[in-house]
Amino acid sequence: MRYWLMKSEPSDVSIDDLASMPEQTVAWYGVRNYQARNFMRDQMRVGDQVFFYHSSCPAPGIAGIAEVCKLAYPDATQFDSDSKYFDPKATSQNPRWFNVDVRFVRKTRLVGIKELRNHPELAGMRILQTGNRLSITPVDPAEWNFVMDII
DNA sequence: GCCAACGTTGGC
DNA sequence: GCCAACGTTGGC
Repeated sequence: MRYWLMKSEPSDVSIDDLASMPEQTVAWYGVRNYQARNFMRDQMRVGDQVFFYHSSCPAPGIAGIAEVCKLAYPDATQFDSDSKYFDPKATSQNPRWFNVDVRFVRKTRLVGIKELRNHPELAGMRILQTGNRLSITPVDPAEWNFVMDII
Protein backbone atom coordinates (compact mmCIF):
# COMPACT_ATOMS: atom_id res chain seq x y z
CA MET A 1 0.00 0.00 0.00
CA ARG A 2 1.27 3.42 -0.95
CA TYR A 3 0.68 6.94 0.29
CA TRP A 4 -0.06 9.95 -1.88
CA LEU A 5 -0.82 13.61 -1.78
CA MET A 6 -3.38 14.86 -4.27
CA LYS A 7 -4.11 18.52 -4.88
CA SER A 8 -7.54 19.85 -5.57
CA GLU A 9 -8.77 23.38 -5.85
CA PRO A 10 -11.55 23.62 -3.26
CA SER A 11 -13.51 25.87 -5.63
CA ASP A 12 -13.55 22.82 -7.90
CA VAL A 13 -13.78 19.89 -5.46
CA SER A 14 -13.22 20.49 -1.75
CA ILE A 15 -13.02 17.88 0.99
CA ASP A 16 -16.60 18.81 1.93
CA ASP A 17 -17.67 18.34 -1.67
CA LEU A 18 -16.08 14.90 -1.64
CA ALA A 19 -17.88 13.99 1.57
CA SER A 20 -21.23 14.89 0.01
CA MET A 21 -20.73 13.08 -3.28
CA PRO A 22 -22.77 9.95 -4.00
CA GLU A 23 -20.82 7.09 -2.39
CA GLN A 24 -18.50 9.86 -1.13
CA THR A 25 -16.50 9.10 -4.24
CA VAL A 26 -15.15 11.18 -7.09
CA ALA A 27 -13.30 10.46 -10.33
CA TRP A 28 -9.99 12.29 -10.28
CA TYR A 29 -10.50 13.63 -13.79
CA GLY A 30 -8.64 16.43 -15.51
CA VAL A 31 -5.03 15.49 -14.79
CA ARG A 32 -3.09 16.53 -17.89
CA ASN A 33 0.45 15.96 -16.74
CA TYR A 34 2.21 12.78 -17.75
CA GLN A 35 4.04 12.20 -14.49
CA ALA A 36 0.86 12.58 -12.46
CA ARG A 37 -1.00 10.39 -14.93
CA ASN A 38 1.65 7.70 -14.65
CA PHE A 39 1.36 7.68 -10.87
CA MET A 40 -2.36 7.01 -11.19
CA ARG A 41 -2.16 4.56 -14.07
CA ASP A 42 0.91 2.57 -13.05
CA GLN A 43 1.25 2.77 -9.32
CA MET A 44 -2.03 3.47 -7.56
CA ARG A 45 -3.85 0.51 -6.11
CA VAL A 46 -7.19 0.20 -4.37
CA GLY A 47 -6.67 1.02 -0.71
CA ASP A 48 -3.80 3.46 -1.20
CA GLN A 49 -4.11 6.33 1.27
CA VAL A 50 -4.29 9.94 0.15
CA PHE A 51 -3.79 13.33 1.73
CA PHE A 52 -6.44 15.56 0.21
CA TYR A 53 -4.74 18.91 -0.31
CA HIS A 54 -6.45 22.22 -0.98
CA SER A 55 -4.46 24.33 -3.44
CA SER A 56 -4.82 27.69 -5.16
CA CYS A 57 -7.01 29.01 -2.39
CA PRO A 58 -6.84 31.36 0.62
CA ALA A 59 -5.76 28.57 3.00
CA PRO A 60 -3.71 25.96 1.16
CA GLY A 61 -2.93 22.75 3.04
CA ILE A 62 -3.98 19.22 3.91
CA ALA A 63 -7.70 19.17 4.57
CA GLY A 64 -8.53 15.49 4.86
CA ILE A 65 -7.85 11.85 4.13
CA ALA A 66 -9.12 9.89 1.17
CA GLU A 67 -8.35 6.54 -0.39
CA VAL A 68 -8.09 5.09 -3.85
CA CYS A 69 -11.23 3.02 -4.44
CA LYS A 70 -10.96 2.21 -8.15
CA LEU A 71 -8.01 1.44 -10.39
CA ALA A 72 -7.14 3.85 -13.18
CA TYR A 73 -9.36 3.87 -16.29
CA PRO A 74 -9.64 6.33 -19.20
CA ASP A 75 -10.60 9.86 -18.15
CA ALA A 76 -13.99 10.54 -19.76
CA THR A 77 -13.40 14.28 -20.10
CA GLN A 78 -10.69 13.78 -22.74
CA PHE A 79 -13.40 12.65 -25.19
CA ASP A 80 -15.89 15.42 -24.36
CA SER A 81 -15.52 18.33 -26.75
CA ASP A 82 -17.50 20.53 -24.36
CA SER A 83 -15.06 19.91 -21.54
CA LYS A 84 -12.10 22.15 -20.89
CA TYR A 85 -10.16 18.91 -20.51
CA PHE A 86 -11.02 17.77 -24.04
CA ASP A 87 -8.02 16.33 -25.88
CA PRO A 88 -8.47 16.07 -29.67
CA LYS A 89 -5.53 13.69 -29.90
CA ALA A 90 -7.10 11.13 -27.59
CA THR A 91 -9.25 8.32 -28.99
CA SER A 92 -11.17 5.58 -27.25
CA GLN A 93 -8.84 3.06 -28.92
CA ASN A 94 -5.86 5.01 -27.74
CA PRO A 95 -6.76 7.04 -24.66
CA ARG A 96 -4.11 9.38 -23.39
CA TRP A 97 -5.39 10.30 -19.92
CA PHE A 98 -6.42 8.13 -17.03
CA ASN A 99 -7.88 8.64 -13.60
CA VAL A 100 -8.57 6.66 -10.47
CA ASP A 101 -11.60 7.09 -8.24
CA VAL A 102 -11.05 8.42 -4.74
CA ARG A 103 -13.28 7.93 -1.72
CA PHE A 104 -13.67 10.16 1.32
CA VAL A 105 -12.18 8.76 4.52
CA ARG A 106 -12.33 11.69 6.92
CA LYS A 107 -11.85 15.37 7.33
CA THR A 108 -8.89 16.61 9.32
CA ARG A 109 -8.02 19.97 10.72
CA LEU A 110 -6.43 22.14 8.06
CA VAL A 111 -2.68 21.60 8.20
CA GLY A 112 -1.44 24.62 6.31
CA ILE A 113 1.55 24.64 4.01
CA LYS A 114 3.26 27.02 6.42
CA GLU A 115 2.90 24.53 9.26
CA LEU A 116 4.15 21.70 7.04
CA ARG A 117 7.21 23.78 6.27
CA ASN A 118 7.89 24.25 9.95
CA HIS A 119 8.63 20.56 10.50
CA PRO A 120 12.13 19.47 9.48
CA GLU A 121 10.81 15.90 9.34
CA LEU A 122 8.71 16.91 6.36
CA ALA A 123 11.34 18.91 4.50
CA GLY A 124 11.61 16.20 1.85
CA MET A 125 7.96 16.31 0.84
CA ARG A 126 7.56 17.05 -2.87
CA ILE A 127 4.81 19.51 -2.16
CA LEU A 128 7.23 21.71 -0.24
CA GLN A 129 9.96 21.86 -2.87
CA THR A 130 10.30 25.14 -4.72
CA GLY A 131 8.66 25.12 -8.08
CA ASN A 132 6.84 21.88 -7.48
CA ARG A 133 3.77 21.82 -9.67
CA LEU A 134 2.91 18.16 -9.66
CA SER A 135 -0.68 17.70 -8.58
CA ILE A 136 -0.08 14.12 -7.45
CA THR A 137 2.99 13.15 -5.46
CA PRO A 138 4.05 10.08 -3.51
CA VAL A 139 4.40 10.49 0.25
CA ASP A 140 6.99 8.56 2.27
CA PRO A 141 5.49 6.34 4.99
CA ALA A 142 7.56 8.21 7.57
CA GLU A 143 6.16 11.51 6.37
CA TRP A 144 2.66 10.10 6.29
CA ASN A 145 2.94 8.86 9.86
CA PHE A 146 4.42 12.11 11.04
CA VAL A 147 1.55 14.12 9.60
CA MET A 148 -1.01 11.67 11.01
CA ASP A 149 0.49 12.27 14.45
CA ILE A 150 0.10 16.05 14.31
CA ILE A 151 -3.30 16.08 12.67
C1' DG B 1 -2.14 40.39 -9.66
C1' DC B 2 2.73 39.06 -9.50
C1' DC B 3 6.13 36.09 -10.74
C1' DA B 4 9.25 32.00 -10.34
C1' DA B 5 9.39 27.54 -11.89
C1' DC B 6 8.52 24.21 -14.97
C1' DG B 7 6.14 21.37 -18.79
C1' DT B 8 4.86 21.42 -23.58
C1' DT B 9 5.00 22.80 -28.27
C1' DG B 10 6.81 23.31 -32.70
C1' DG B 11 10.15 25.27 -36.03
C1' DC B 12 14.47 24.21 -37.52
C1' DG C 1 17.00 16.45 -30.85
C1' DC C 2 17.68 21.34 -29.65
C1' DC C 3 15.73 25.20 -27.60
C1' DA C 4 12.99 29.54 -27.58
C1' DA C 5 8.45 30.80 -26.89
C1' DC C 6 4.49 30.10 -24.62
C1' DG C 7 1.11 28.53 -21.18
C1' DT C 8 0.12 26.96 -16.57
C1' DT C 9 0.63 26.31 -11.69
C1' DG C 10 0.20 27.97 -7.21
C1' DG C 11 1.97 30.42 -3.14
C1' DC C 12 2.24 34.91 -1.75
